[in-house]
Amino acid sequence: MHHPDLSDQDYETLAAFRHALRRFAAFSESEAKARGLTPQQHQVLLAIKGTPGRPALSVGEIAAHLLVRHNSAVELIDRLADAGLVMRAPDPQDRRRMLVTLTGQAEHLLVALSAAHLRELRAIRPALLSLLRRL
Amino acid sequence: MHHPDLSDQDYETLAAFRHALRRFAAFSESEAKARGLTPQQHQVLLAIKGTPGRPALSVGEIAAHLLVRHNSAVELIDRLADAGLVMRAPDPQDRRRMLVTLTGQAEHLLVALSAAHLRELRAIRPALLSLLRRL
DNA sequence: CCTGTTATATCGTGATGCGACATAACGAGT
DNA sequence: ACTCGTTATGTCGCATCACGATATAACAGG
Repeated sequence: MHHPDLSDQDYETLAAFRHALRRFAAFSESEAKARGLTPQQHQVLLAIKGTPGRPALSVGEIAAHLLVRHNSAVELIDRLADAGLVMRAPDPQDRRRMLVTLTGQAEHLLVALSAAHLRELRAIRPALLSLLRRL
Repeated sequence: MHHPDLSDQDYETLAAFRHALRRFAAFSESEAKARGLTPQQHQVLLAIKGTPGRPALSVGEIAAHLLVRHNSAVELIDRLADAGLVMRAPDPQDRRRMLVTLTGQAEHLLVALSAAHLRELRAIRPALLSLLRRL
């Protein structure tokens, strides 16, 4: 299997792109932890809030959105429920499924978190666009 | 502390952006593991290769690039050295520092890995650009 | 030489996602 | 209505990985 030419520039761009992603992930983790959330717990809340026209997601849908196994999603949701950030209710249409909804407290957290993330993303957008252009 | 208005669109875009990043991370992890590397080991190799005009990086520089503590970098490098992918040599200018260089085997791995990553990034670039535009 | 600082290395620990397994509910076919 | 295969959620023990704490060695300035 032969691979096309890769210039030093290509490696440099790839490395810089990954570094930028890591910096964003570190920013996000710091913001989440400052509010008592693990990064993945934050992503659960965002996944629910960010699904348009749906007030709730099932455990499996959350797992699919986070790209984790369902049992990992269960544990995340357990801890969020303990913290009073989500509520579980059986889906009346399919009693196997548990629908997870945000509490008011979670909505509040998400306003602050999402505003901070939007600000950060707008700040780094030029750099990301420049890197993407270079690929 | 008051936060500016956030529309449902904002949350949707943020969630979609994070989902896209996770999908890329999953792709990258899959490619790395298929070649016997952990995702972080791949990032060590890429950091060295992607630093222009430098054939080697010190342990501390690698840690800074990966945003991990130096002791974590040491462990990553230990395993890469055991696998024959990097070599350590003390910096003659400063014998506290260990300079980490890639072996030919690592260079080979990186060609294939980086080509795959470039392909994937070019494939998802339109989606990423669209999401960034929406922020 | 001291002495404070920096760079790397070692070791034990805590968190997190996973595999394996279990239970319950659905639905198609008979 | 009953079986049977499938799907959804939940439980448990384990492996991995990054970290904090600590140790050692080498530098730099006085």
